[in-house]
Amino acid sequence: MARMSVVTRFAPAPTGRLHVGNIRTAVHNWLWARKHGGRFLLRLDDTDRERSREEYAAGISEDLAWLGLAPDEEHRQSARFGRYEMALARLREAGRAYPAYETAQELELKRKVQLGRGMPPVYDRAALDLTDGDRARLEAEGRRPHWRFRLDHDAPIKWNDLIRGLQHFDPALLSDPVVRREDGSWLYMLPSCVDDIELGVTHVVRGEDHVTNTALQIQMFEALGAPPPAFAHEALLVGSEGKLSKRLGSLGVDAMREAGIEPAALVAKLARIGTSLPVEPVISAAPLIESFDFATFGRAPARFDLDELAGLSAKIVHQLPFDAVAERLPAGMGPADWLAVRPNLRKVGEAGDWWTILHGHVETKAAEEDRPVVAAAVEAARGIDWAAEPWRQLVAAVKERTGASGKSLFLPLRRALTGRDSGPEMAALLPLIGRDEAVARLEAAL
RNA sequence: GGCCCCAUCGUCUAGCGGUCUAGGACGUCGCCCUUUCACGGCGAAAACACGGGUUCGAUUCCCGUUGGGGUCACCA
Repeated sequence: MARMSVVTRFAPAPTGRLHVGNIRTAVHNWLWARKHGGRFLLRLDDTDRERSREEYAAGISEDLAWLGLAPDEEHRQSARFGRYEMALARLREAGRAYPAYETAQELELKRKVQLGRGMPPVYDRAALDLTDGDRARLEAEGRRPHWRFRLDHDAPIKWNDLIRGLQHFDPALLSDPVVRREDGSWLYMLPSCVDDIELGVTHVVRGEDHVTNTALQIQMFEALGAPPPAFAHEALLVGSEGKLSKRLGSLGVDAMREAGIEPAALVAKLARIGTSLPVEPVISAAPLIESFDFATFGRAPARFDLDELAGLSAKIVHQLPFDAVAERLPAGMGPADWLAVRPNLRKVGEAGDWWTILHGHVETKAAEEDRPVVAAAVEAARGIDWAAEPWRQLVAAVKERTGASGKSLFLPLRRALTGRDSGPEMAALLPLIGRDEAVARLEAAL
């Protein structure tokens, strides 16, 4: 029998743009599916009509595409309400769902009292004691019920988490989750289970903020007559200051894209951060897919540092071939220009500056003390064979005429020729600037 | 407060009783290359939270303390 193929899913709520935490689980789900030749699903958890917005749904797809994490299928919970309705009906028949009439305020008060007494704020199941008469009376008063899933307090919950190992939960310490609001809208818990079952999800990879949800959902899967999928809960990311930062939460992909971060850098970083594998500046996802392994995941929160990401991104830029960046370069910039300039870039966008330095017009004024060197360069430039390592010849000639060397030799020439104090190797730049323009720039600097 | 995780260089981590004078990666520093800067190459410095046990022997096992993270919603 063929091995059951892997199906993973990324299930964001379209209530905002993707951010680092989100993307990390998306990357891991994607890597796991790719590694096993399975499918990676995008499921929009848009049961919350108030907050879900179409523009965010579009933004999420856009962000995933930019990162190269194309989903194999897309689903929306808003299109599946009928399925949830059926599942709830089955749960009711099985005695695993019951109506409750407390208001949000009443529940809030109960929790406060419990907390005040040092008790865990678990729902007291008062609604379970309601008689038919009670319910009829409440309904007559105009109250509508919300629905809770009834946990089986006698069935200890356990699963073998791919990252956290054996997990045990006592259902008596958990509240029966509300699955449907009194207005008929759905909460996350049940739809997620139904979808995972019906879409054939085999591995649920998500943050550890979901561990107790998993405990609840495992009973839900069983109540629905389906074997639960495998679970992997990864430790969350924290900001570089150590605390879980709000800033991290708002670090959106769109912002990073605008900041010039390479998508490959983000994927490489997020694939490996918090694992025992080194974060490497890889251009292709292939090595990330091949090495992906839940066993390498640490269980402590890892720090995400934007500066580190920027450094990784720079290293990736240094490796990017011309074809990979051509459409982001100024029109007319060719492979030779890119290769000459690439090692000095932190972002692809900076190539534009060098493009104008290479082929535009540069005019500088040499400092008084630099003039002899520049003057010597003007003379020397005329006698140079520009077809053969002109920079080496130029430097040698100027050195011979002026006696200058090292920095006092190089800096004046770099300034006169490029208008900058630093940049790519002059030996690579000079041939691209060309003889006539180089001479013009040197003369202009005098 | 209850429950669940976690605690090794600045950061991410390896380590699953002696092999640890604790390994790797990022960063940092130094050197080399380039007759400048950057890029690249090489090398160095840098850590077992604390207190009790268990043991012939603890980074490794147990307990506690401290610290960090998560969760306990009619959010997802």
